[in-house]
Amino acid sequence: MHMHDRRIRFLYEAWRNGSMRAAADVLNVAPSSVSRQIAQLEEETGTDLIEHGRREIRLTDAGHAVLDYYRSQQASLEFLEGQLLDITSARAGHVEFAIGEGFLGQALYDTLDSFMKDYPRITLNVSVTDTTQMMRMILDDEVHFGVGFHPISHPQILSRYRATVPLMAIMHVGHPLAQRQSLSMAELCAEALALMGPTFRIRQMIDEAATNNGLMVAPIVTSNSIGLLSRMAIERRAMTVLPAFSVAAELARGELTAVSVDAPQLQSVYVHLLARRNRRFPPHLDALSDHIRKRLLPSTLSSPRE
Amino acid sequence: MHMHDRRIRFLYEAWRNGSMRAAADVLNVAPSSVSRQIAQLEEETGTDLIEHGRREIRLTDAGHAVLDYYRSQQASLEFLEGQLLDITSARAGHVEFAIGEGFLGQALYDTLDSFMKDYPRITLNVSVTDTTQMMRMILDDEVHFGVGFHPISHPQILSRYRATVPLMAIMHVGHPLAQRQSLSMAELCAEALALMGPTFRIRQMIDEAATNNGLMVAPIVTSNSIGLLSRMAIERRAMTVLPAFSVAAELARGELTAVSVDAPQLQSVYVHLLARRNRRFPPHLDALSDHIRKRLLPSTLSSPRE
DNA sequence: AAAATACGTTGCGTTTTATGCAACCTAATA
DNA sequence: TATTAGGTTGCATAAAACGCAACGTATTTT
Repeated sequence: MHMHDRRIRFLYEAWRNGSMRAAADVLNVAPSSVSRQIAQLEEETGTDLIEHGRREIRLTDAGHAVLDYYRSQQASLEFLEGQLLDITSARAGHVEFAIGEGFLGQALYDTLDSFMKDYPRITLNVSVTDTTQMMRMILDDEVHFGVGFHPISHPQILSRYRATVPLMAIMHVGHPLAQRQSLSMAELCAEALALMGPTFRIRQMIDEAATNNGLMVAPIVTSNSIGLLSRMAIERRAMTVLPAFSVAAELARGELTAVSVDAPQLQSVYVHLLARRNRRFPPHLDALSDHIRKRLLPSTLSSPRE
Repeated sequence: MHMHDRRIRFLYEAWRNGSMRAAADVLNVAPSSVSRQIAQLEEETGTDLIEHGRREIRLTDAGHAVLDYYRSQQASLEFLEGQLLDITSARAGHVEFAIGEGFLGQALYDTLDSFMKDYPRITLNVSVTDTTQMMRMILDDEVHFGVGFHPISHPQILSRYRATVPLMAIMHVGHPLAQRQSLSMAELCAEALALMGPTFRIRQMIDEAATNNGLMVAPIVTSNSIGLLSRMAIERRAMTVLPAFSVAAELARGELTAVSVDAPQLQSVYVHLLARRNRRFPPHLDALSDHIRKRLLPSTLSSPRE
């Protein structure tokens, strides 16, 4: 069945105003138009909707049924209008994004918390993935964007933002080296280390920096959990190497200290916000990516690229 | 907001079939039409509904919201279609009718019972009224039709059916006159009588018959309740005068007997099914009036008139 | 990197649909 | 019976939708 909106509106106004002519006045059309639209509605439904051959309008039961339908439709429409308003004003929406290995931690939770407080009607789905999967998800549009260290090279993926996030030596505030301005790679490698496993991008960059200095990293603990690594540092069992924001809370509480490492590979680490080429960011995506830029990476300069 | 059905359908099919061209095939229109209708929908909503600059169709959150609306609308539409089907097949509907004084009784209850069993989805409202009110209700369209003895004369009211319902002398089966073929008016007036009050049409016709024979009716009991009158007869306290169907149950049980009275005024009493001129009876009204004709007045011949 | 492919989009003439005007028909009323 | 207030219909006109064809662009293939 078709049930053109306009036709039903004509019927509704005719009923509401008692006559087709009155409805025509309200609708700013000729009475003949009202008559014909209602007649057509009757043809479409195959039933009389008004009692014909009568002075004023009276609906049949079928007519009343159609108006009931009209009213329920109007209710849905109002609901839709509210939703669209929320969506266009970036108050409502849904975001799917992928985030790289190294980001799980209090800083991310805080960022998401604050975002969800500011935008309570935007739903989120966060996928924690490795680099390979993140590429696929971005390309297949399974996520709107991804956040990771890896400067993924693919013709269809481009970086919308990048931020410098140097990897720091994270240690207990009471550690002998805690007051130092910076550490050499040699000094770092001499310490007891708690690092991420070798499949993680952060670890790969550390290994690379060590190799370039003719050194080897031999961690005493390996984990994919940032919480466990920072725990090791807090308990003075080991030093770890992470972006500062990963342990921002512990740094702020004065439990840990971050000391920079003299190695270009660890200084020029970039975090990228990656998305498929040509994807246009609607307002709510912009809202979240802005939030990530400002909260997750607050101490770094970020800039759009290409 | 307008939200033309057809436009949303185009969006829906484009989403469902993955591309505008595929949707165009399904809808048997040119792809350009699909593109333009969606574009117009976007103008009407003031938002992008699909992600433009892309090979296949992908909906924005707003687009999904619109489709949610579409789906809820489709659900309502299916419901409406069911309702219309019920209504056109006279399975569903509503009937308001008025019924005259003399009809309250088991016969009416049985008739309505059986009708409501046959048409469980038709709702009824029965108004028991006097003649004056029935006229007004019919003229003001407060009821679809009325059933009464009175041949109401009004240019706007006409009788759709009439049935002969002679008034009978109703008495106990053990009454001395119970075996008679018929009674004269004189014999009737000589009996102890329980009759309706003088404002009722049935009573007026009895009075008229008596007067024409130079007689007077002097009932020992008067009531507006048929139940009370028949009770009087069952308890042998009096004889009453009613249409046979008013006490059909008691007659069937062999508690009462109906004997005809030799008086043309009581023989040619008609029951009329009255409605406003020019009112067209939709199927469910026909259903009920047929039912009344066949169940309430089963022993009489009824015929459409004028 | 270039060509091929598969989309969406836009311009323009055509067809369908809705509208306006005027005359006409009908029910209700004076 | 005449009058009034509404619905309906014929015909010309305006608006909307459509089809065709050309074009632009994202993605895949070579």
